[in-house]
Amino acid sequence: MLQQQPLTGNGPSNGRGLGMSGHPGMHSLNSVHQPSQHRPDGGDAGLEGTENGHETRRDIGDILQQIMTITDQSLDEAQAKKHALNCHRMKPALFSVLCEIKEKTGLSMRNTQEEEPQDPQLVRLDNMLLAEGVAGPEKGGGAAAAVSAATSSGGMSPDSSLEHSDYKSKLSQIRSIYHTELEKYEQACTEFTTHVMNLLREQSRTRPVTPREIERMVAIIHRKFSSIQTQLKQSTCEAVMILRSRFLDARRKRRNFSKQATEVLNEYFYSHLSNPYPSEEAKEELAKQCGITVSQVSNWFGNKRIRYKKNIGKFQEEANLYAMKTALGARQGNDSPHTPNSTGSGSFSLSGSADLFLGVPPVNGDQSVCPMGVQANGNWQSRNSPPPGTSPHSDHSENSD
DNA sequence: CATCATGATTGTGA
DNA sequence: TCACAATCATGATG
Repeated sequence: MLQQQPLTGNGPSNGRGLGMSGHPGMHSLNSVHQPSQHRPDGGDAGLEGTENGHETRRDIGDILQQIMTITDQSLDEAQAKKHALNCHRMKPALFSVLCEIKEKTGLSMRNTQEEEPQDPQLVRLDNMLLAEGVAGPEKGGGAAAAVSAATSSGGMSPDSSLEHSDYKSKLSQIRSIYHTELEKYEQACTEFTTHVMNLLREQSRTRPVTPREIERMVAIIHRKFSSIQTQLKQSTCEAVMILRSRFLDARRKRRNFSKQATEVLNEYFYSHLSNPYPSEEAKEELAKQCGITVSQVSNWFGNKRIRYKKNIGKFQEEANLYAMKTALGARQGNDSPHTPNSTGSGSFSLSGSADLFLGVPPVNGDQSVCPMGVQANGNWQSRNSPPPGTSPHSDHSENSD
């Protein structure tokens, strides 16, 4: 390619002959019309001798002819010809001219393809991978940071260490794959680069190949490989993103509490029916008992209150059940059969049975038939409410009368 | 697959 | 900031 240009001689000839100082071009080489031109360096032997000028021209023409036709020949033929040309007595001279031409064209090309301002996308990907703990220093900081960021953004207490470790292991999996691939990539890149460089060096014996040209070639190769690298990084980023979203989704996912947990919560709820607003301490205690977070306890109570209020009838049976249970537990003073609650619920324990209504009226789930017992106790729903800011003026007429 | 149950989120008001 | 109310989204069930 590069060497073709001079050979085809398509550049404008200024008829200055071989002159090293002039504007070179094979064309001029082809037609050495003005042997009178003298070369300033005068390094090469007898190209422009006086008496044998004609012979020289024929020599050059001959060489050029051979070069021009070399591509049409078979490989073996070409190899042989190459060798022959290499040994040709005019070779050094021709070679030096070619070198000069290359130097010139190389210079002009250099301006066209200049610097390469680091692909911004690649930079972004790099930063991302670094932030996610995939690219950075081994383990520790990155992944943990990412996880804590994820949890804190969710606004929840970060207690699901199980999911954390899951996330971490998945992340490190991605990480190792990424590094393996990156290594492979780098190895391939180096291999290919050295291969090409060797090739060029080897070729530089038969055709002019400047170091700058090799550099350029290497740059081109690196650019090509860099696009592969970008792809690798991109897909890694995607994998991390997917993992992360899945992780967050998993946190967001609703999973029913254990039976025990709901039992504990319900017990508290129904035994504090008149004021089902557990204090912070009570929430903590409940959370501990249920193996959930305080905010989950809050959620549960929020949901429970609103749903209970909305449809007291529906919850009647449940209310009675828990009332009974609690009462039983309180009365017997020891373990209630299926309420782990009694174990250590000191702060709000069963003693709060003031709220209880033990006269369990047999309600058949009819919403409008609201048992007085519960209603009377559950004054938080309609009357003045103890908790601050609770003014549930809501006339849930569907059950009040 | 439709429906209900239920934990979580969001918007609003005090 | 908390509670409430509405709503979302998923799990369980038939």
